[in-house]
Amino acid sequence: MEVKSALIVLVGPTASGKSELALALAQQLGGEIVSADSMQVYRGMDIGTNKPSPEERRRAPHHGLDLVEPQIEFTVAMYRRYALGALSAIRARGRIPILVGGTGLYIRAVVDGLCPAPPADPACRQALAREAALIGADALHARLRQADPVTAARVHPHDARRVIRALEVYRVSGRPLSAWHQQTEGLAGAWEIRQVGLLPPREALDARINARVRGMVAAGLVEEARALHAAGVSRTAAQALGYKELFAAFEGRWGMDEAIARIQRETRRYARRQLTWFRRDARIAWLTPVEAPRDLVPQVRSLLDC
RNA sequence: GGGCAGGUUCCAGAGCGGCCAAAUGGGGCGGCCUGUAAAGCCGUUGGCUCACGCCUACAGAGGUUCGAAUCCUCUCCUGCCCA
Repeated sequence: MEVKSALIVLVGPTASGKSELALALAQQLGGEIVSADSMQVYRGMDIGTNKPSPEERRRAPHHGLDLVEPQIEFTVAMYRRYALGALSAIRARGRIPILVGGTGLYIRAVVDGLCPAPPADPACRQALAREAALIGADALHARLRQADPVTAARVHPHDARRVIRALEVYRVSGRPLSAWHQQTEGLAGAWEIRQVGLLPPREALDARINARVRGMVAAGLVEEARALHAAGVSRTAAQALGYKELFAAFEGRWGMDEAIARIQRETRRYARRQLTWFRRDARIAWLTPVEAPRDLVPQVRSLLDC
């Protein structure tokens, strides 16, 4: 029986201190960090995504950052392909990969896999959107019930995005999405996966988020956003918290103070969604963050037995 | 000092005699999530029982009425206009 290589996974909501903890861990274990963050993949989006600084990146190798220009529509599948490559390269070097991030779907795509269903088909999607507008969301969902009852049962009729994707997969491939799902393969067979999560109390987390946003503004977030706004970014990149609200301010939808208040609020909400995503995963061992995340390293090591 | 428009549940804002614990939106809280995921979607949001029901609520105090957030009177606030 061969010995599997270890993969450390570190998750948690924004501002929980996971990047800092990951860095300390990487330094002590001789690890390399693989970021699982849907927005840090974009070049030039640095302040608003709280990307590790050049100095921090020198302290340990980082992967998954600055993968594409902000004009690109990045997707989970692109991320997964990249991350799997990075993981094997790190293993080949004899080092320990530490997968760190707050994008639950990205983590899942790596750890538990992503089904091999066909990618998005813009034309098909557009056609489906038109149909939805014509016959209504409930009728579209009824069609999904015909094509793929399993998926229809778990997707709410109003969740247009998922109803359309499921129908899209069926039309393009002739197979229901739920059938594709069965071909999903995770990493558990090849890696010894150890997951740790940072679970801060809400009140403390909210306070940290508010302070962090103020810090970003002080660090030049508005200027960074203005440049991106002028250059134009993809729809996906334009969804990034911080940028989204500032873009609207540049377009006159509201003032700067309002934009900043919204960034704080939306980030708090985002953190809440992250918590509900990760919290139910029984494989994650939870830790309560402390002021200096590196102080948690011994705890993590004993928890992970490494 | 006079005139007009207003004061509604956390906020904004409908309601203008019973169908109102009160539309709708926002916010809060909870949840979902496989190719847009920092996105999208769902539920819930006075209290007690959490089943029927009961209690407390629509600035305050009176009044009209079988019945008032809704009508009348006075008081207190807010905005605008005229002095």
